[in-house]
This record gives sequence, C-alpha cells and structure tokens, in this order.
Amino acid sequence: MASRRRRVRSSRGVGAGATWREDTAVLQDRIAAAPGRCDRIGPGRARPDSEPPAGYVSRFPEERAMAELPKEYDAKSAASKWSQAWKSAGVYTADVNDERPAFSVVIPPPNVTGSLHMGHALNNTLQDVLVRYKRMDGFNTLWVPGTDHAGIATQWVVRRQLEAQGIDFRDLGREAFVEKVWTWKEEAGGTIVNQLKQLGVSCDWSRERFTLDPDLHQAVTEHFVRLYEEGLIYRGQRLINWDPLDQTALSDLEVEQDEGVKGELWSFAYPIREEDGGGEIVVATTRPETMLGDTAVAVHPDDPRYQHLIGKTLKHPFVDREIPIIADAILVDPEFGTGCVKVTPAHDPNDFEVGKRHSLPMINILTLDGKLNAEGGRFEGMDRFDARKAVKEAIAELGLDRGAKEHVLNIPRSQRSGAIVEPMLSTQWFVRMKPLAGPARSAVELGFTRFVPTQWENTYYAWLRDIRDWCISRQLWWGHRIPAWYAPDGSVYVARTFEAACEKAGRDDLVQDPDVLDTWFSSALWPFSVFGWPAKTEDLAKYYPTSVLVTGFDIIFFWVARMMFAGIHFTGNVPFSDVYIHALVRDQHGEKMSKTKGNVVDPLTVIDEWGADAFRFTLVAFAAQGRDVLWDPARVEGYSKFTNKIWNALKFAFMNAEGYDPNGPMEDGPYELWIRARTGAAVQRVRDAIDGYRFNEAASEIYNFVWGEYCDWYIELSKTALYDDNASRARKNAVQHALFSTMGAIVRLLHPIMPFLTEEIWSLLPGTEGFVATAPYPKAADYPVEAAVLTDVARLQQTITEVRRIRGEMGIARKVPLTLLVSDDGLYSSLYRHAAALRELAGAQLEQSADFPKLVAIAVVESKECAIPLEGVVDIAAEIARLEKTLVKVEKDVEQLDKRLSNKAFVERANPEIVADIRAKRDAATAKLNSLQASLKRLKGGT
RNA sequence: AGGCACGUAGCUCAGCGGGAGAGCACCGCCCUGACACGGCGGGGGUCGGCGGUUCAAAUCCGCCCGUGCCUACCA
Repeated sequence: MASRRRRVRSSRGVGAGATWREDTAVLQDRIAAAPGRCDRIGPGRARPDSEPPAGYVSRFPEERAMAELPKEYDAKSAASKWSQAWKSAGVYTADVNDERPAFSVVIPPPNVTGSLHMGHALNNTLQDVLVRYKRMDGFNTLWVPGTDHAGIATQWVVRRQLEAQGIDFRDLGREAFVEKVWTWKEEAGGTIVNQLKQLGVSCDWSRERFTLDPDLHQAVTEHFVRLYEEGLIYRGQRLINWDPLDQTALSDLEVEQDEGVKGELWSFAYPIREEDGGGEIVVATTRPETMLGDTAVAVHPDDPRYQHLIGKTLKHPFVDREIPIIADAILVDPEFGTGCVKVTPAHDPNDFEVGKRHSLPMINILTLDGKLNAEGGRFEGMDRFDARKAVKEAIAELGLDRGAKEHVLNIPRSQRSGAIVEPMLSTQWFVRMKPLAGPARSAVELGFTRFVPTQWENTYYAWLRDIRDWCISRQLWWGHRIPAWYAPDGSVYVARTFEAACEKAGRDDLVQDPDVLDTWFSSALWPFSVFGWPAKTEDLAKYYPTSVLVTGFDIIFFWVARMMFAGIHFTGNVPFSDVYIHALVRDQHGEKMSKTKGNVVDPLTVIDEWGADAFRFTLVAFAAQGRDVLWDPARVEGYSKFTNKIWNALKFAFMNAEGYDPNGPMEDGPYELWIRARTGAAVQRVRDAIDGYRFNEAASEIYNFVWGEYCDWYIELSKTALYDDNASRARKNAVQHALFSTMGAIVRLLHPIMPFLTEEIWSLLPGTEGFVATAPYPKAADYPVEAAVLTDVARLQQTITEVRRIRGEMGIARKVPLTLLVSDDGLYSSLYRHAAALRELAGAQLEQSADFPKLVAIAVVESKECAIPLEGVVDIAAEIARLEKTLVKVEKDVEQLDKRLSNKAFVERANPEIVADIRAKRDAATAKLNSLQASLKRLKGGT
C-alpha cells in the first residue's frame, strides 16, 4: 500500500514538471513519422565507409547542444519519464495483425496479495530481457501480464482485516464476504503490478488478466466439466490432508515437512481379551491421541513372536470397541520397535491402505477444527494436542504406559497457514492423474518442450512417474466455485451452468457444491485462458503456444507440469516450447531469504537506492544457469558505476563532437575499423548468450566490451585524431561517427538489460529515431571485420601495456617522457603508424635503432626486443631486479613447454594444430628468454 | 532412504579436455582536458580429497569428505 501511494505521488510530480510532456510529444511525432523503421536500418549489410549508416540523419549539432547533457545520469527521472513515454506510445501493445513471427510469453502470475520480492524481480527481469531482445529483433512480441487470485492467501488477508474490526467472516455470510474480497482486490490488488512497472518490465498491460476474470472463469468451468465428462475428475472419499486452521483440504504439494523435529516414540499396551487368553500387546506411536481411532493392531505374518495372536481380539481401554490383531506384511517391519503396529485407517495414509486391504472400519475422531469428536468418548471436545496429553495420562493411570524414547520425526505443515496438517478421511473432488501424466511426460521426451537447464527434465519426469490423484476441492469462499450441483437425494450433476444442470436433473431445486477449486487448477490454464480459450480468438491463434516460460524450480510440479497436461489435453499443443528454470535468490551466505531470519532484501529499496538499471543488471549478471543467486549488495553498487561509466563515455563523445556531420565525408583510421570489428564480435557473443539463456554471460560480455574495449581503448585511441590539429575534417568526422555509432550499438545491445539508461541515451544520440525499445537489435553482420587491423591493434596494445608495466614496476612517473627503441624492421614499421597512440597512451616516443644503450629497460613484443633508455631515469639495479624477476617466469614457461614437446606421445598423438601452437609458444618464449639474458648480461657487464 | 546440484584467489562467481580467469577486496603509482562512481600497473589459488581414463584433466569416470535443495518416508 505504502509503495503504491509513493508511486502515484512521484508520477504526479513528474507530470507537473516542465519537460516530460514535451518529450513525449516529440517522441510520438517521431513514431508517427517513422513507420516501418525497423526494416530500414541495415540488418545483414555492411556499411560502406563513405556513407553514413541508415537511421542517422543530419541534424547535429544544432539540435544536440552540449548544454543539454546533464553531468550525471539521473536514474529516477529517466525511469518515470520513459515508463510514461513507452506507455503513451503503446510500445508494448502487441498487434495481432502484425505479420511477423510471434514471440509470446505469459507471466507467472504473482499472487494478487503479493508484494514484489527478489524472486519476482529476478523472474521478471529475465523475462523482460528475452522479450525486449526479441521485440528489437523483429518479432511480433507479446508479454501477457496478470495476477493470480490466490485462494487461501487472499481469503486470509480479508478475513484478518475483518477480524481487526471485530467481525467474524463467517457471520458475514458467503456473498457479503466475497464482495468484501473483491473490494479489497480493487483497492489493494494492484500493488504488485505497480511494483513490477518500477522494474521496467515491458508487458502488454492492455492484455492484463486476473485468474478470476469472467472469461477465465469460463475456461475453468470448461476445464472441469470436460474432465468430468471424460471420467478424469471424480468425487470420492479419500484420505486427504486437512488444515484445521484454514479448515480446508490441501493437495499433497501444499503440505511441507518440518524435518528433523525432536519428539518421542511412546509405547503403550493393549490388553488382549480374556477369552483370547489375556496378556497384552505393545504398540508405539508419535501421535497417542490417534489410538482413539484404532481399529486394528497389525503384526508381520511371519513373525514367530506373534503368530499365535493373529486373529485374537483386543479390548480398547477407552471406547467401547474390540479391535482385531491382523497380519500385514506390507505395513509391518518386524525389526522396528516391538514389531506391532496400531492401525488408524482414518488418520494415517499407510493405515488407510491397511484398512482397505482388511476391510477395517475407518473411524474419524476429529472435528474440522482439530478437536476430538464424539468418537473420542471422554476426550470429546478437547483440542488434538490437549487430547494427546490426556490420553497419555489416562493410559498411565490404567498402568498400560510402556515408556517413551526420543525420536526424530517430520511434521507435516500447511504451506500457507503453517498449521500441522491432519490426514483425514473426507469426500473431495479429485483429478485422475495417470492418464494426463503420460502425454505430459512424452511431450518433453519427444522434445516438444525443452527444459533449460536440461537437468530439470529429470525432476519433472520423476514427479509425473509417481504421480497421485490431485485433490482439487477447497473449503473456501474465494475462488472458482465447483460447477457441480446436488439434488436433495444427493445425486450430482456437473454442468457448465445451473440451468444446464437442472436440465440434466430434470428438476430445479439443485444446490451448488459450496467448495471452490484449487487455485492451481485455474493457473494450469493460464497459457491459453489468457487468450480467451475456449473461444477461438485471434490472439489464441497467433500467440499460442507461447515461446518460453520463465520460472523457478519450486513450482515445476505446482504449475509447469499442470500447464503441460492441461495444455496438451485441451489444445493438443504444448503450452510453451522452452521452459527456462532459474534459481532462487538467497542472501550472501546462501541462506534462503525469509522474514523470520530477517535477511530479506526489498527490491524496491534497491531500485530506490541504485536505480532499476543497475538492479536489473546485477540480477542478470548473477543469473548463471543451475546456480542460486547469492545476493551481494556490493555488486549493485559496482554496476551502478557501470551506468556512470557509460554516461561519461557519452559525455566524451559530445564534448568532442564539434563539427560532426553524419553525412559528411569520413576517413576511417585503423582504430575505427578496429572498434567496428570488435563491436561485431561483442554483438555475436551477446546474441549467442541470450539465445542460449546464458544471461550472466550476456551481461559480462557487454560489460567487458563497453568498459574494456570501448572506454579503455577506443576512446583513448580516438584522442590521437581528435586532439590532432593536423587531422583532416574527414578524419575527425570518422572518429566522431565511430564514437556515436558504437555508443548506438552499445545502447541497443544493452537495452534488454538496462532499459531506462539506454532509452535516455538513445534519445540524446544524434540521428536516432523512435525508441531504442523498438530499434533493431545489432547484428554481427553489420560490422565488417578486417583481420589485419585486429592483429595490428593487438600488437599496439601489447606494446603499450609493456611500456606501462615498465613504468609501473620501475616507478617511472607518467609525466616522464620515454623513448621506445625498436630494431626489428617489421615491428617498427607496424608500430610507426601508431606513433601517436604510443605517445598518447604510453608516453613513449617511437624510434628505430639497432644500437641499444647499456642502460635500458627491455620490453619484448612478439619475440622482438624493444628498449627503453633509462639513462637519468632510473637506477640500473632496479632494472636488473625487474628483468631477473621476469626471467624466472619465462624460464618456467620454457621449461614447461619443452617438457610437453619432449613427450613423444604428445607430439605423435595430439592434434597437430595443438602441437604447432605449443611449438610457436615455445619458440616465442625461448626468444624472450634469450633476449632477457642478453640484456641482463649487458646491464651487468656495464657495472 | 533415494535423487539432483555445488565445493576454483580473502569474498561472490565464470571456465568444464590442451599452458588457472573476472568483479569486489588488497598493494603501489597517478586529481593525464569523459569518468577519483576514475586511470595505469601489481601480488594472490598444489581448481575439496583419493584413485582411474587420456599424449594431456580444474575440466571425463569411480569412490570418499563437506554444503545445499528436492522427493518419499518407519509405526
């Protein structure tokens, strides 16, 4: 609630400001003016150097004065500005008539009661990365958002609110209560949706759905009725999981085990009837009160200790009941305890099976709120845990207590309420799962749906293999009412409407089943109910099956598997081609985040502090396949610096943009060719990473390219031309163009991860049109590669690094000018063209000379010696020390490489390319070694 | 009890058959005309242990030890 209010206020604040309305108007005009823009910017074509790229128009610098560029990137104002702009331009509204191939995703609908947590943030950020990428890459892209009505959770929220006002929800009555819930939903249900918007997700909000929407309700009814008609839904008395707090049945999945709880295994004696010879039989239990529902004691048929007792009868100490001693080989393990087991068919799953095998009476001893009922005799009306104590005391009074020992056990609890769940005999609705599980399984086996990472397929198979029938009725008021009606005689009529049921029954005094369906029963239909199924809508035809489902492993059973069988059963199609399973977000120490542990990180706080872009980038960078995300606050801070770095690079481009004419002549130098080729390589790596759902790799590729290549190298190299008064206009123009167009590629590449920053920059870049959100994603083919330039610049980089290392290791200040002497002709002529860069980046003046002075520092570039005269710069001992240090390393290298090459087996059997490669490395290392030794000798000889 | 992951630099994690990597942290030097939310350079790991396969293993296989999770559970 609080965050919702905050958001409303802030957007009003922005709306009242001077700029955003104007911006929006400009953007709208641009969009109107540029239809089909996506197809124009050169995918697959290399740009001739003499021509400006498509999409760049000449309106610079008049419209882009430097004064407009703020000193720092303001994440908050950019976020609200662009959210508004995207919304009013309808950027994320999919057009069903758009002929391009579809890429569609349905959101895992968060609970309508929910508020955004790290899991949501990760899940939706990853979806948004895929969706934005595909939208830019030319697909008719649709991301359907929505929320889930979350039966139990929502009912509780409103129930508690009423209780706070002193109202018992039961007194209100069903209709009034459900009305209250709807009111609550309208007022507060939008919280999580608004929070998602702060993340910057590009959902099509015009298609937002709620699992209780009328047409989705129709889908649920259809689902139920058809399965019933096909005999796949039945009503029956079964042992189910009962939550006495919420007073509803639960499915097996909604029960969690509290593991390793210390308790006791308590033993007591059942007296054997006098007629059967008297004596006693000792049984043990962790739930003493259940003895009130015992209808047998079982022993193993082959157990010699008890064989004579089989068929004899026991006298129940508290209730008027005689119970038989039976033989059951399945239930009883003669090695455990006394080898005798009390049997309570109505309150234990194994005992239930025994009860069926031996036709035992099944006596329910509990009321729906977990108290003892009339079957409890003198214990009637007691709470189950009070009764447990009372039974033990009463047994002791009778002298039948046979002691207790410590015992570690698991306690089943309701996932929602936390209450201890009781197995209870109850009449409920069930889905027969076996016939549905088969196709769901083979659809994955046959590859119609693929799990990423693949390992999750095993989990999926295992669950479907051992699947049990699904209890789908819930004793709640909030949810999809079961479409079943009862006649006064108890007969059942399942139909789509009351009228249809009446027609079937031939009477009109039918009463509808009071129960609602498991929330997941409606979630199972989500991938097609959102498109209007069972109606044959255009959306359904265009966007179903969806392309990918992105979700956490914790709901593979709850949701993924159920969508699979529902989708296959009703549409004949798998609901999605890919299922990308991401991990859980934990804290730095790998602990699951939980309120009780107090280690919860609130995504909204992170967004507030560092901005949505840095937050999203962090999540993506952490999202390695098959690994949990360990949240480290320091990383967000680090990535917020990344946004700053990009912003400053942009500033640099603008500061040096004087005279830039995108349509003017351009004369590319080697660095322009180099950065273009490197851009293409980065584009390919990023695309490959996203295509393979390797999100973290995509993030780090972009990061390394922007920081390590564009900023650290290209910007620095660009200065050689920009600061050169003798450089021609065409030369400078080419550099300016490379600065801007590479930045254009960077923001397009990065947009899926950092939508706001990139949109902001796109709007400032000269010549761009429309939104980056709909600009074409870069293609590697747009960036020509000249291999010679790559090796040439790599050589330069190596040389610069060598000089810098010598400076660093010898403590030579940056200001002290150095001379770099190169003797080798080839190396010299290669470096000669980069003399300016050597001066600018390494502070070294290039000279050719075969005659090195005595006092020099030696740098080896591609096995060729270069020398830096140190006369008057540094003392000789320091250089000797430095060279000796290097020598040790190189000696080790040579030794290792020689060792491998002297291994005949390696030379003969290894891949020849590898062997050649190792030889080359050995030769290079040897050359370096020789050179170092020679230098050392010279230096030492000189003293 | 079964199953699945994971154990790599102080921390968080990439790499998963050819000479050990990133970010942060750490140590030097530098307020160089985009950025000190910065630049340049550097130190640091017998890749959990033991065996095996291979010319070659952090990388594949087996066992063991630790950690986490999932499923099923003994009254």
